[in-house]
Amino acid sequence: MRKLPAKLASQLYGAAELIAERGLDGTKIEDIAEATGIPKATIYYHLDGKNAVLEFLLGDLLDMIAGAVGVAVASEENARTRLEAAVLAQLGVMLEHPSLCRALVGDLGRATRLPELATALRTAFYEPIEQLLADGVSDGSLRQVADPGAVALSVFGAITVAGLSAAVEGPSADPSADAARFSAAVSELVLDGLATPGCRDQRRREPL
Amino acid sequence: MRKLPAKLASQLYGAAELIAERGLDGTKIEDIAEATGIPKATIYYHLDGKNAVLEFLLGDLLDMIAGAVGVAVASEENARTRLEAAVLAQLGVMLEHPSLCRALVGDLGRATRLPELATALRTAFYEPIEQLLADGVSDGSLRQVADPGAVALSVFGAITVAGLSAAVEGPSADPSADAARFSAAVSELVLDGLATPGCRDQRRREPL
DNA sequence: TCTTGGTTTGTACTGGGAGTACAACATACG
DNA sequence: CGTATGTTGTACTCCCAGTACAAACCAAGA
Repeated sequence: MRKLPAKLASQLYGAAELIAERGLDGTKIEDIAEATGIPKATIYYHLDGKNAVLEFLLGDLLDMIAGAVGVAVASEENARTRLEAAVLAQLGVMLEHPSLCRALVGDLGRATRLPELATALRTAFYEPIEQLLADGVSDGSLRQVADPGAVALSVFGAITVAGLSAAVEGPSADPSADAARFSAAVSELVLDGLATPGCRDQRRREPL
Repeated sequence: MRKLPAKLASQLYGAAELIAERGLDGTKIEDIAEATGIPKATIYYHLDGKNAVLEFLLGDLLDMIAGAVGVAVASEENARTRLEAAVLAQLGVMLEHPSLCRALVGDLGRATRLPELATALRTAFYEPIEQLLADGVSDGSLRQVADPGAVALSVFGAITVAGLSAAVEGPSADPSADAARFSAAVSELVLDGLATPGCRDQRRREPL
């Protein structure tokens, strides 16, 4: 059941939009069958039911994110720069696959209740951030904060919510441009904060 | 149907834990009936089904948050200070009602698909932040950023994810202490950012 | 070619649970 | 008392996930 022939896998993506739109509950297996062209009996031959469909789709999304973020994080730069790269990478993948993201928000509850997905979620989203913040303290490119765990969580939230809601707004004409835009905003927030500085001059201050 | 007698309303809260635990799908109406002591027929007499139960519970949570944040935001302080107060207020309510929060994450999809809740969600969580950021630019207590919408979204994400995941970790012995802790972390991030400063001395820097 | 073992698919069935119908009963208020 | 409004048990209906199964189908050997 874990092997799922490539052809079927690709067909299954046809169900993403549907699930994103109506949620998994609002989607009958028959609908999925029709949308993907895979007959119900075949679906059940390979998969353990509806949840498994979601699990497959989201598992893929999470792998892509974990992968992209992994590369971004692996460079030789200092942690601050790698953090910016990670933000961009995560948002890039998310905006590239808006309907998977919508499916994820829509069925977050189910997702977190599927053990395999829950850990995938954690490793894709949260852990790289946590690591990066720790690295930053070591290499001096990021501040030491009082409660690293809570801050990492917030950073994770800042990035992810931006991505999710961008995805929910419907697909854009130019995902990678959007990703760059959002990523700039998130990095600006996460790195510089919002308080008026007094000094703090090493970063841009657009005329408008 | 919108009136729902006070007694029943209070009994209904008995279902929150259940729904938080298993998700709305995993919870049969009969279970809710048993947990709350309200017989199924009575539930259906007042409410339009399962979704309405969730709608009622979450609507209440959202009202509480909107209320608390509303007071926090209404003070005479500058926007930066009010932002800190808003963060504390939101986290305070969330940690006070962990099972409602868990129900919210768990059935986020459904919640966003219930039109009434979707807007309540927006007004409770997002709009106050957005307003505050704008105020801060006017009164000079917060920086002007390149993309205020995207930044507001991220701030919203930073706060909310911190609160939700604190709630998911299970209820704490002292919610308001936790709220203070998380709120400090979130404010630190949102106001000061993580980049190492060079200057920026008007804020605490704990020895460790 | 025939055999064997995995896939693919249609069709029919089962079971569980949401929601409904309704009748009997309670309570209140005129 | 009588009418209206809530309360509750019981007995349905209906929808849909999941299962069973048998009939094709499609290799790949021998």
